[in-house]
Amino acid sequence: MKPTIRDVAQKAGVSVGTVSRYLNGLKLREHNRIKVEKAIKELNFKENIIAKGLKNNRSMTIGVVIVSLTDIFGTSIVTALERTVEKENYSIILCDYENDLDRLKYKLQFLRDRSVDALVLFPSIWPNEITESVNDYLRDDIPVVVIDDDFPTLETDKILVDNMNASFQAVEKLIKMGHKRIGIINGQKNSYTSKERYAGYLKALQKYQIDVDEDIIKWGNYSNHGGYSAAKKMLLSYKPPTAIFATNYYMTLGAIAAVQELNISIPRELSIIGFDRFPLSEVIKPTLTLIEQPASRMGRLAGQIILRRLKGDYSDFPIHQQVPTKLLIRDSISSPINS
Amino acid sequence: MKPTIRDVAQKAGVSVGTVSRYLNGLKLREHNRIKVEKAIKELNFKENIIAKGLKNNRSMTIGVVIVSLTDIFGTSIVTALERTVEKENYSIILCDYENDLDRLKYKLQFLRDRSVDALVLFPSIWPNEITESVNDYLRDDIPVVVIDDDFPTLETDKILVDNMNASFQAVEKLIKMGHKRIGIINGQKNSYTSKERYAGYLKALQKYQIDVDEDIIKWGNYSNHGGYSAAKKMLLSYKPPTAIFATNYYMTLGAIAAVQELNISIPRELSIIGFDRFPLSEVIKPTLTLIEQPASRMGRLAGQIILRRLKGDYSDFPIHQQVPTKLLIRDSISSPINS
DNA sequence: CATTATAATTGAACCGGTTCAACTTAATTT
DNA sequence: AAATTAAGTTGAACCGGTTCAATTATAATG
Repeated sequence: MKPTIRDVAQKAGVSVGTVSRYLNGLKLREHNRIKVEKAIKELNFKENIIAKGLKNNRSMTIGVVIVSLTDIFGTSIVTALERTVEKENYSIILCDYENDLDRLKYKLQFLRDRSVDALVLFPSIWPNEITESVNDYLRDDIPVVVIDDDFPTLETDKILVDNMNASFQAVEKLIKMGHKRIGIINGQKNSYTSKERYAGYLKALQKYQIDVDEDIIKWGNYSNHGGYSAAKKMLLSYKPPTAIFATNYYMTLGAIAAVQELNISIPRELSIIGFDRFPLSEVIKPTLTLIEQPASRMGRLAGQIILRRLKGDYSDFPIHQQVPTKLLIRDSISSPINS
Repeated sequence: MKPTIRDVAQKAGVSVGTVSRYLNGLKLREHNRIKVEKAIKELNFKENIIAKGLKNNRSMTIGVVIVSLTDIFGTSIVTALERTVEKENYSIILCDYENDLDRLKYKLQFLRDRSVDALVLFPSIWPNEITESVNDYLRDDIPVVVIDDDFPTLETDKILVDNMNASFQAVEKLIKMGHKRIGIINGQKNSYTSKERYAGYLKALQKYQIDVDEDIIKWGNYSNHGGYSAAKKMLLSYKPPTAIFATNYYMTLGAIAAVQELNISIPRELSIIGFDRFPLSEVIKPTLTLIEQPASRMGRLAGQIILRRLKGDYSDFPIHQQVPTKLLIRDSISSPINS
């Protein structure tokens, strides 16, 4: 049905090899080039990516494993990533695993079975077993880029957010506004980003010689509900914080829900700083102060690294690129009442 | 490097044909089956989906064309769709086009070049030229499922939301609460969903014999900014509405932004009903009354239809399945002051 | 102009599966 | 037990590209 390279060759009166050369951008003799181009146009020939992939063992797809499609940080990165790799004709197979490790394992296998040419991972806390699956990719020389996680046992390219500084800046800002009792809602205790963000918090307190109080340090599991209950516990304690710093998107939403429910006024009674810029953050009142991660830039970087690796360029391997964040100061913070 | 079907055949002492039969679930003689299974396990053989696809002209991928990855309605559908088709080993290539028609056209071509086995579309207003591209798929017997749009010129399966009723219910609810001056923020004037939602609005007004006032009927282009400026115009007019109905996610956000900015109190001074359930809708205060579209169900349905078509079952073609919406009544509506 | 160097072309073999006509083996009938 | 029927097996050819050793055309050199 569809014309093949052989049809083109016949129509143009050249060999399949010549047509193949043309398609791959190699030089043809002028008169052959013209004939081939004419034949391609006349037959409306389109090359078959699958057939192509069979021989040179390329699927022209990149597997992306993301936690959830509803996480704005992740999807923003994926959008930019896609824009970058589509230029070289790669497409993205997007998988979310919703923190279900069985599903994650299944998906890693699934992508491998489909011979993706590269892998981009948004990890959370992954057990050894999973790390081992990822290692299988590396053993087959399939480039892997890890987004914002450490994975010391895997030698991959990484794009890291400067979490420590991000956190430090947010907390320092609150301190400079006069807050002395600043609560933090962290993710899982053993996740890389969580530890970094927590470290930044501690660093800021230390610098300004503020005591650390375990009562206002909560671990919210990076989930909506975790943020909600952490905030609620803090705010209902006998000595509530005057400011809260929530360290990801979901927990920020959860914390706001708790605050709303308790009818606490922001920023008069409580200052709040969140994580990740999301559309509504500018719409709700008061507008939220938050840390913006450079998602588009990260996606673009990831794409560029992958394209380079896929061309065989490992000259700068492994890249551990750190990107800065930005503290967007808006209306949800102010000096505490008693200061 | 990787073992092929030939390696398995050799190790098992049977022909490639026999191994192929095994892999495709056909019957083998007991002793052969055992030998083949053993060889597969010992060699850790995995079949090559690409090679398979070359012969039977299948890529095992489904192209999904969505407006934006940040639209919660779309991504929820895609999530459910993916869960459904992954069971039969299909994966999804997700493309967003951000209302850029050139990009959309490019993406439709891109997916075709990759020989996707099926196509799922989230249309908006598409010119003929694009419809023509979609028609190319149909001509090649590639199943196409259209989500929530009409496309009368294309004979495809469709999953439609009962937009008219959704809208009718929302407006009726407001009327029953005593509102007589209800503004609506519609999408593009010529989009299918927009027209349906508008029709539901008119129907409700008509039923309760409320005059239609063009001043509080706005066309907000389904965009954040459109919703914002539409709301602002209405609310600043000399005779503002007592209730506003925004007919999609983005415009709902925009409208809220406008309301917040004008310091109008919800629901005391203004009742508001939005579209699409999103995480923050329960968090912001007051909680938003809105119309929830059954995204997961729609995704599942789309997946099921596609799987059926891919198996060659066209017995119920074309399906035009209509799904109901749900009006989630929460705190953003109340009776108007003057009633 | 013959010779050499260079560039482009050719086409069979290959990538890893599927398919199917021809064949072998097992099961059933007579 | 032979004949018939049914079930499984075989392996070459094929899917639509790429590759490369051999070949031919062109350009450069003496």
